[in-house]
Amino acid sequence: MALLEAVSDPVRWTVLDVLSHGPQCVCDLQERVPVPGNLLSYHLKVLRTAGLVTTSRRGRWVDYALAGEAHARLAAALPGAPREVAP
Amino acid sequence: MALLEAVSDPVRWTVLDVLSHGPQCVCDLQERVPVPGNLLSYHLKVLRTAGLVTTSRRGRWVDYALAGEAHARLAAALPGAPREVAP
DNA sequence: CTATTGGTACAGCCACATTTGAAGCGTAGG
DNA sequence: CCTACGCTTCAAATGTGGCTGTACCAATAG
Repeated sequence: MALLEAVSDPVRWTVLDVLSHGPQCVCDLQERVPVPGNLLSYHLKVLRTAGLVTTSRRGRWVDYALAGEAHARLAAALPGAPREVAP
Repeated sequence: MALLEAVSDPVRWTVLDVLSHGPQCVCDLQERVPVPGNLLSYHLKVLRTAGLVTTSRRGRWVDYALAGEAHARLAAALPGAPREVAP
């Protein structure tokens, strides 16, 4: 629900797509996602809040990576997806 | 892309989810999706434009059904989904 | 034919997300 | 310490999408 909202934005979609190829620091993401740094940071925060990406600081840099269950959770969030019945 | 935008709205998501259980006329959809008629029609138009649903008139009523490839196209629209490489 | 019901289309308002610009934090190095 | 760099966050301006109300079209019933 909120997941799909997070993904439906073009910037965030691109970020996730890039991250699906492997972790990246923000500076690398900047080269592949053509938006100002602070804007990118904002969208990264949205993705972080949605639990779709994880971060780790490495010296001065911050690495972003796709959360492990990201793709599965997105697929499950699609309408008509098989409901989880057994908790 | 525009697909995910269409699905990320709660009303449209619910509509698609209901339709995934089988076709419905608008009057039936109204009972399951608690929004004014106008609004429902508006969202149905968005889904129609996105090619996610199909319509057929039956007397006074209009039946909406999930487009056949709807789920597949949505899954393919997720970031990190396998790209179609061979055109 | 008219009346009624089901559904659609259009125009305007408003809220919310997005964007911008500037300031703030944390870390590395001189 | 002080500066530079990487990144984040805040506050205010902007815009786009969704909602409401109204008018409109299509088809059946009487």
